[in-house]
Amino acid sequence: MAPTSLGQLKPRKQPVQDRSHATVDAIFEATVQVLLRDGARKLTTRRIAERAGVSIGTLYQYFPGKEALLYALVSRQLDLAASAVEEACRENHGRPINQCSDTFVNAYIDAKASNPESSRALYQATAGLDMKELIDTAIMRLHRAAYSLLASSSDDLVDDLDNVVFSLIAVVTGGTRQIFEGDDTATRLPTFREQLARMCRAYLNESKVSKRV
Amino acid sequence: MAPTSLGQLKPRKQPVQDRSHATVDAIFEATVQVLLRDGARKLTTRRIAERAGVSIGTLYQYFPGKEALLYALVSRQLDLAASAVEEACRENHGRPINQCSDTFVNAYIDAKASNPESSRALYQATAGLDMKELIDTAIMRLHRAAYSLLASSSDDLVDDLDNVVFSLIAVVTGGTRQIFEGDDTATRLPTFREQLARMCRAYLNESKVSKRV
DNA sequence: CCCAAAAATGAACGATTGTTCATATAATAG
DNA sequence: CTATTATATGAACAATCGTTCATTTTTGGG
Repeated sequence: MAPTSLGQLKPRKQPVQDRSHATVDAIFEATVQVLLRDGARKLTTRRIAERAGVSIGTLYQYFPGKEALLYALVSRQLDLAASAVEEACRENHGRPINQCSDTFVNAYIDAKASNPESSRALYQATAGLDMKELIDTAIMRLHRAAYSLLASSSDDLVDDLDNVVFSLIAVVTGGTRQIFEGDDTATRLPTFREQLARMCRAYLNESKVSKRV
Repeated sequence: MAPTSLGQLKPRKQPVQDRSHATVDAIFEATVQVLLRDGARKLTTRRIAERAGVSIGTLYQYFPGKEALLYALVSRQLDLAASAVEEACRENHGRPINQCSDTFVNAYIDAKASNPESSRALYQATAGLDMKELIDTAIMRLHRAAYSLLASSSDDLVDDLDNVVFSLIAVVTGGTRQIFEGDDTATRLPTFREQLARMCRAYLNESKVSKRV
């Protein structure tokens, strides 16, 4: 969990009054909006503060810098998505392989689709910054959750399950990203979800012990 | 600034001497290196010129601005990859579905893997800039190539082939991106390629007319 | 060798960046 | 109420940004 210098990246002040919570939320929300409207290149602390309706000084009372703000935003979102997937996987242990597959695919897409704007913004925010540790941590959580789910399945899977899960996650997260970064997300997401579910089921069924000589 | 005016984004001067070609190449190469080493946030025209071993003035004799430089770089790379995939698809018309699938997957990954550093840099470069048109064009080329390839297959496919191809491309491009943006690309790419190929084959075989009632 | 064209240079400019800090306002406890 | 802490403000700063352009150096044909 500990990045290089976590002390520099944590919030400067912890809120004790209600209004400061509201301020922090407004800053996060403004960051997402600026990211969506102006893009990562024009994402400045001034613009964020302006859209949030607070002064630039206020922003710097809660975050030691711009990087820390983005770091906190991304961290929050990734944790939310990972937790949702973990819970869904936990609740579906021991089911047939097809159901396990659908569980993972749908849980991940649901998590992203629950706030499409934030998801879009997130992809922009991670660019150009060193969010690798954060992303790696989230992916590891997905990996553990999916591995555990599939290993618990009532169907037997191949022994190189690690590679299967690794590829599955790359495809699900990467494919979903393409949809969210492309046009007509709302229109195309249902179709993609269905096709991705079919694809993952077919792949995992192909990976059963019984299918491999 | 007007991002959509294409005239502003084209090279300012066309090279007539050899050394100027070398200069342009050096600038492109330097852009990739800065992108990889310092990230998109620290990608400045000064830094690019410095690493290319030219003055800042020289950079602005070939490109009207930073955006135009990135636009040209991304455009070149996307065109290269799309052309490679198109050619491979053309050469494999009329084959069985499994071979068509492998053709597309391997052609795309080969194109990206032929210069992993450029591919990595490309993903960073597209962030925060308005490269949507460029990317859409490239994806449309991939779509046409894959559609034509699969439609020509000796096996019959479902009638909603457009949706199948759309999802296939999202998964292949998105999944590959995840591998290139992650750690240990060189180590993990062969495994991912193999698993992705299996996944796409399984998916397309599931999409045959004979399998759907 | 010479000289017009091509290519390269980097000091300089205004705009904008991230960040700080002395000050002002709002909330809360006694 | 008063005193104290929490929160909010925005002018100001140094650094750096993208870009321009008058000038110099290099090139290649005559």
